[in-house]
Amino acid sequence: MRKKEPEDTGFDINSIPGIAGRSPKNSCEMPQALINRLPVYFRCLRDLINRDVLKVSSQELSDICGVSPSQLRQDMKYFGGLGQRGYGYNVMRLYNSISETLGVGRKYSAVIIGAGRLGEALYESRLFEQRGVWVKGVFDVSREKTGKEFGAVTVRGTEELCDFCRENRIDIAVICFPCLEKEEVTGLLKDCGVSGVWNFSQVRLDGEELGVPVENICTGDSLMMLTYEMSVRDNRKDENKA
Amino acid sequence: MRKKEPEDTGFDINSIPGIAGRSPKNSCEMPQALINRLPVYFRCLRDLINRDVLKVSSQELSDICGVSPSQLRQDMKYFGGLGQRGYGYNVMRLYNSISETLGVGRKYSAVIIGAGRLGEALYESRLFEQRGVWVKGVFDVSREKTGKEFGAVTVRGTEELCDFCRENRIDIAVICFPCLEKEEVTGLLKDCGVSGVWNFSQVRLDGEELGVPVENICTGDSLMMLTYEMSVRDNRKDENKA
DNA sequence: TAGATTGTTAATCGATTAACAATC
DNA sequence: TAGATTGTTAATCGATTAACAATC
Repeated sequence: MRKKEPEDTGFDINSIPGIAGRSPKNSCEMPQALINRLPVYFRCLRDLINRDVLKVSSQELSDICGVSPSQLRQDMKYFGGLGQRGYGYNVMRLYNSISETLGVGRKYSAVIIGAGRLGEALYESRLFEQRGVWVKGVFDVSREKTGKEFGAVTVRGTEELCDFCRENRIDIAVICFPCLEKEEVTGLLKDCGVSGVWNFSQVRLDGEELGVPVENICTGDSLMMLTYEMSVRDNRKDENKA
Repeated sequence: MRKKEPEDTGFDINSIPGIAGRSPKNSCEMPQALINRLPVYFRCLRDLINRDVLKVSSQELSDICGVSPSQLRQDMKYFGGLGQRGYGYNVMRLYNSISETLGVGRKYSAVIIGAGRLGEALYESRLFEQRGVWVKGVFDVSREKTGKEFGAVTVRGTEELCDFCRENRIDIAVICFPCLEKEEVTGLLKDCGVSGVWNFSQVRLDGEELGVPVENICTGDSLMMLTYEMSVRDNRKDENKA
């Protein structure tokens, strides 16, 4: 995990003039904390555009996004001087820059696997189109579900999944069936050639193991964070009574 | 935001013997980073219990949870000496301690508002019961949905929501309808007396504004993080080609 | 006892904040 | 020009890691 062993070389590269400071690491590498904030900036800037706002100051935008003005300006550095001193930021240019970083506009394609209530709710939501992702197919293991019409697509059996993904160059598999073992997913996706997995099942998937990026939607963890906060407040009340 | 203004008092409280170090802040106050890991520990320990594992070392548990052994031991301090040197941790005691902190066992009650596909999917999932939350009612604005049977409960109209919550001392409101303005939620929950909100709608809610803890499920943000990671890898590939 | 593993300290790393000079 | 607001530096804060003494 460590990047530098302070004792194992006799000199410090930063002490050499001309090398020091030129590229402290890779100047393009964004800190993880900023990456986690990108979707928030994306959402808030989109709202500003919908309200026809053309310019925004770090103070205003930071209020909307729930970060400090200082932090916002620190973050915006990575999008290359889109601000103007004395004026603020051009909303549209900032939005475009952040969208590009997030891969909106790359037109990724997806299939939903699992045609239950969750799969249907997702299919009908605006989630995908708003973010430049195109759902090209829906699949299910169950014979009862296959053939069913889902908006513009027909639910197919999972035995067709691999061929469909390869023929249509599908990028993302959305896991919407209640799976019990992660091997179920590994088996299903083997040979499909997708380059990303969006996982709504109860089993946490590991991107390292699958070899492609994975995002897990951990609703259970979220519910626990809620009961934690509620419990902290309840404990405080109990203490005040005693 | 700042906790301390270094220049505005003439002395440093930590320099006074007997006060310094006794309670650096509140010794019970857990760091935020640890709080965010609690649901992970909860889930992993539950899995160990289901597999009848009785003891676990910091090395083993940290592997399972995806943290470093050092970090895990640092975290476990807050649960008060549940480890034994040369042996490890008692799985059940650790699980109980973390569960209690998370508020499992407080038996919170909830209502689901919105009887669409998402609401139905949530109602039928094991999410709530596994975490000690009891769903006592389902509500919807639509006349078409009210009266429908949802497992053991009947869908009620939202006009009954407030009375129901008060009569049944409901703790949590689960927002499952596609709302466009946060005022819709504020209006609906006013006078319901719930002490927590679990929000699946597209509009982000703010706990400060509502006066109770809120957890937002931001599926859109998650999808953006996935396309970000995919895009980073695609960019790398493109560079290698060029 | 000897081996194993925790609890704890100090060092390091990364993220945030404050402040102000640069400049539109 | 004068006022406003960014870009950037240095200080601070909080989280993580390494290492080892304490002890089961």
